Amino acid sequence: MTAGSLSPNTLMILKLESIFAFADEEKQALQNLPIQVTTLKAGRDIVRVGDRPSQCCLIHEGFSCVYKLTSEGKRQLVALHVPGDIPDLQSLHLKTMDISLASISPCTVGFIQHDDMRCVCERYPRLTAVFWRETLVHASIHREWLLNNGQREAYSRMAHLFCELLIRLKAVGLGEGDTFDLPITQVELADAIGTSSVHMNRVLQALRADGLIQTKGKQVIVPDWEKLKEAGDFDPLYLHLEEAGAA
Amino acid sequence: MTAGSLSPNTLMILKLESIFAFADEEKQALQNLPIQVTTLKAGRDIVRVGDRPSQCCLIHEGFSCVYKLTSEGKRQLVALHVPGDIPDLQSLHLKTMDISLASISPCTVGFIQHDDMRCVCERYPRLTAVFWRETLVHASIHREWLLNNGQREAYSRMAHLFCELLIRLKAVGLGEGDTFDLPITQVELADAIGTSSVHMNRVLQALRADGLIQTKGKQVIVPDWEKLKEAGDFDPLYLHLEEAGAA
DNA sequence: CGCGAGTTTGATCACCATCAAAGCTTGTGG
DNA sequence: CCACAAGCTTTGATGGTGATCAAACTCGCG
Repeated sequence: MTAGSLSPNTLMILKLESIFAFADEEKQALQNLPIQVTTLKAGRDIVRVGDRPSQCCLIHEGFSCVYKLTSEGKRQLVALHVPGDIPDLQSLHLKTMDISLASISPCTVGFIQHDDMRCVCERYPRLTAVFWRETLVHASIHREWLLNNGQREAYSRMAHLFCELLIRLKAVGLGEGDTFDLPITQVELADAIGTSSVHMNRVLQALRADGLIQTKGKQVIVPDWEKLKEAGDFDPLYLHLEEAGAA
Repeated sequence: MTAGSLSPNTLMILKLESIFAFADEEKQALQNLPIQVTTLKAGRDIVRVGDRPSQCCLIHEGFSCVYKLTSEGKRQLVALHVPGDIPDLQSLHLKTMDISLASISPCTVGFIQHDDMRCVCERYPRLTAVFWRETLVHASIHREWLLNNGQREAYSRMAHLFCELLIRLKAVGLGEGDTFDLPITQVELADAIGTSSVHMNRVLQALRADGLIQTKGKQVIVPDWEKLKEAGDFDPLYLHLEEAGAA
């Protein structure tokens, strides 16, 4: 199931559709949004702290992350994105970026001009609600990460993150059964979880030893979903995937 | 400067005005929003995980927090609110609450029906943008907390939080010069920062010993703003307080 | 085949959690 | 107005999770 052949906003629409019943013309309007497509190597900044972009970014293929740095140079990933996400939709209303956005794996991304977004929202107010909701779900994920990184130990945190990624990937049709691709280094996982990369390595070994995950190259296999869920103290409520559509 | 005599949405409007130039009728519409006012003792839940509220909450006086629990009962505060904040504006589009909202100090709060919010937003689309922006700023604060709690040590984290609170309170006209009221226990600060309360106590002693803060009962005094800022590695950009209004 | 990025391992140490108990404050009722 | 109780703050001691440093190993890739 590669996304190569699809239009760059297909997955976004797919995802939004699962929680919202579009009218035909609303869907048309989304599909007709002018999008400038680009491919990126891994590890490239897309937007940086302090920038004032005039467009926002749509992940079509690959993984990206949002990160922040302390003045000492320590890095925290504050979000991970899967295809279908719009990582910097916030830039529509917050002029100057408080975060940096970067590709984690090779990516194909689409850029949508803010002006075009505003036009669509103006003409179809229900789309405003859908996009607003998208940013609210990201905020909800931030909150869960705060709980995760603040109150669970590294082993559990990592289990939790695997759960989240599996669910989010399956929600956009990526990941087969109990398997998904995760083209991300241990250093990046460590930065997301808030541990050192050395410790992250040991945590991953422990998770493998306990049979919670298996890895084959960039692939992650979850042999026992219930066990992983329990280890990660995972409840998918915060992803808001199964709610009735917003009015 | 007590807020007792003011209408319950005054501070909210004040805050929004500082980043957005309302038209007269827009401001009128906000001022005419029906609000049901209530007073609360400290430590009361306002909304709980799993609820499906039909209204949202506006803090008029006092402090509130958003928290989440692990299944082991560990608590993480994921947000603190000052007067003028709308802590659960998200409930307008995310039906079931992924968080609990509680008063930290005695509070007076106002409740606005979702339906009324939707009416106002429908009639004045620019207000939609303002409210949307409000939720985006809260998300930005979440991200900074992720960085703070994940990459700084407790001493620095706490300094950072003091900086944030001073700025946010001054933005709504609370706090005189270098002083502000902070009716919150060390246990709650610990839950926000992600440390034990014992360690929080020692951190506060260290901050006092180093002259970064003084405390008199519930009052916090910041004798040397620059030093506190440096200790907390604080940059107010993420609060988005000084931007040109959203179009 | 060799380079560089990423992973793995070992050893030491610091920050902070945890447990336990004693002082302190604040509000409430007698 | 005082006394008591409950919640909050403070202190001490011990131990664990995870940071840090250093170096070897693996693997994909040009």
